[in-house]
Amino acid sequence: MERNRRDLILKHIVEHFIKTALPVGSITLIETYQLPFSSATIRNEMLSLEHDGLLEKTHTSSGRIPSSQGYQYYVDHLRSKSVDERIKQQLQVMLSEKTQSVSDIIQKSSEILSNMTKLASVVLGPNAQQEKLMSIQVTPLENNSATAVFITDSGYVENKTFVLPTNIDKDALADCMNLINKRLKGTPVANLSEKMDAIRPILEDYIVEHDAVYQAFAQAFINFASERLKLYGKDSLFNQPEFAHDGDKLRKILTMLESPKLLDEIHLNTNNLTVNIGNSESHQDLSIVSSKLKMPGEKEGRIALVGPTRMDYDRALSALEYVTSMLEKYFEKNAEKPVDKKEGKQK
Amino acid sequence: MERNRRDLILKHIVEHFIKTALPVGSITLIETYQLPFSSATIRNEMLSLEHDGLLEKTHTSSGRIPSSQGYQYYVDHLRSKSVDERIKQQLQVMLSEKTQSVSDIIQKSSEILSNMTKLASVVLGPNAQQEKLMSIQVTPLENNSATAVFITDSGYVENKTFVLPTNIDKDALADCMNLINKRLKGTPVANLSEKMDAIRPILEDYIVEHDAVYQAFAQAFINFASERLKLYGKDSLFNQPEFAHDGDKLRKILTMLESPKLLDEIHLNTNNLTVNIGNSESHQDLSIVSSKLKMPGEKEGRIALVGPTRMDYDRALSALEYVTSMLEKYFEKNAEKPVDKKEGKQK
DNA sequence: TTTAGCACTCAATGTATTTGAATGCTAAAG
DNA sequence: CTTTAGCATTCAAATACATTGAGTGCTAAA
Repeated sequence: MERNRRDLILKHIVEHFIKTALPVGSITLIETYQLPFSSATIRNEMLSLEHDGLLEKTHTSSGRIPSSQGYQYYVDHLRSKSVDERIKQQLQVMLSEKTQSVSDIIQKSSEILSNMTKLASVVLGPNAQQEKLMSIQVTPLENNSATAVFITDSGYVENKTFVLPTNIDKDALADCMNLINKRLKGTPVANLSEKMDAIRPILEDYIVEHDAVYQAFAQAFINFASERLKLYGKDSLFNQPEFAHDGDKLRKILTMLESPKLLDEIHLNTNNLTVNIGNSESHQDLSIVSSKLKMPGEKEGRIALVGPTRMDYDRALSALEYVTSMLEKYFEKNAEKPVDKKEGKQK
Repeated sequence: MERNRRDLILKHIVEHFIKTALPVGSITLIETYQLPFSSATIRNEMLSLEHDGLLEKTHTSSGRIPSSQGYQYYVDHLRSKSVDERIKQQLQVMLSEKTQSVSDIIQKSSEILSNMTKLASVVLGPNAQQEKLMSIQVTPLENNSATAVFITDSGYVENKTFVLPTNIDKDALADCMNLINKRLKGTPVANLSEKMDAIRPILEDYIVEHDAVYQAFAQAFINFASERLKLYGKDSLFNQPEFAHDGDKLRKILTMLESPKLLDEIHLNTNNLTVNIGNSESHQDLSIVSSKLKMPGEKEGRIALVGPTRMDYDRALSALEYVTSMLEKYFEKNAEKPVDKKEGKQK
């Protein structure tokens, strides 16, 4: 019973603070939650919780607010794990649509998450490095330029438009591309840069001023290597009350969201489900909740929800957990069907 | 002399207010600009300027701030039209790089503009409707899906990944695509949707479950029709002092920037250079400075700078004017070279 | 026409004062 | 030994009030 009361009080404090953003006092607590203890008892417990580093005070005679550790304890032991029915519904409706690509589905899931939690949602696609190049196509345009399109095995498309040497022979270009395609098809993106040297002689044979083409390819390969990150629902954060009158803080957070540090932070997590409560130097006042997502073809990505330290962890975690598990189930189910894995043409 | 003094005072007021964001008073004015008039004279002029609707007061005994009309008059008659040397330099360096595509150049120009003016920069590409489809390519991927890539004559790439019917014949798909390519090549994007009906029979002939492919194409064509808009340097706005302590306003502006109303606003302008000072209902406290940009191939786009009503119009306009005129010169110069316009292959 | 002078206005700033939700501690009750 | 009532105490936030100072408009003289 003892331990129970302690936990109960902590739980109420965390949840009340999450709702109101105001320090919680002993009397408020017993009144709003009809607790069968006196304010003095609550105060005693609070004192003890503070000693253990789970609660904090903003000033000597203020109510208590949860510390990072307090949130962590809440997340680990106290939260209710209830999933909002609306999320279940929305996800189900979305998944019932046919012929959606994997990236369509993930994007829409992320938008649902962001909408329902009022947090920013970050999708970290599988590292492009692991993917294999499926095809390179060069299409000549007007104005002596051309567009090169690169596609990986999971349907990621990178393109680069460049200026063609004026004296180029379009047939030669096509032949050349066929050759290069054969040479590069199946190469992991990570190794593309190395293989550039092998391409050069081919280009030289077919195209006099081959440098422009070479440069364009090199540039495209660099783009490939960069992270594949998508950010949704950044605007949701605007509605968080903490930022209403503090433009400075909002500004910091928004720039944070664009910064690569955030990426690193999410990257570091390899666990299934992690909670990163605003204590790291890179993100003061910012918490990151992220979950691993197994995608078709042995690929792995992460979906993360980012918001103020005072976020509704129960809601966010439950939603995230539910969505990723449903997606994985969906991917598995749809992976049973495929007939040809690598057999190629089937006539 | 009379008119001159009036203008001089207005110019100083506008420029001083742009710098300080504080209402400007008569004494401040003579002191900081060493004007050879007494404060009373200034006050008389101010009164007259206020009567004419060029100045405003925040309260009965406050200094003056420019009204929308005041800004407009300043922009039309008073600004110095001086171009920051750093912009000239940066643009020159950027343009001296070789083998850049048109969109690369415009993107980099826009970033330079945003950096130098500390305003958000919006690029409105030429309306996709005018462009012609150059090529459709479908690349089968693993996991029985495929990616369709669509390229227009100016190198704009749209792609859509979709789930393939499991029983599809890849050779048939390739043949089918060849046919469709021949049929659609050169079609203006605006007419693609109509032509979908003509495609359907072809698909039916080659692919049993053709609906998935049909849907994917339809979706891609819809995407084509949507605006081609790019936003750069949104973060620059954070550094504007007006928003430092007013999160609410910043929030409004950021959402505004994502909203389609802004687009319409820019769209409406067909003039070479237009200034839209925060008076329209759609953007209170927001000004838009935009310029037409002639691009290669008879295409037309617009570049706009968006910021608070109290922005440095001289700086913004001068920079924008300079950049667009330099870009047009650059495009013209590089358009002389091309040998083949429509002759096709040259062996 | 311009300017000096003056009474007046009002946001912004500073200074007490009050209020009230909280605390910790002590001593009595369970 | 745990819980609670009671009480002095703390401190942010609210309220009220006075002061300041940059500004104005107006009038009358230069």
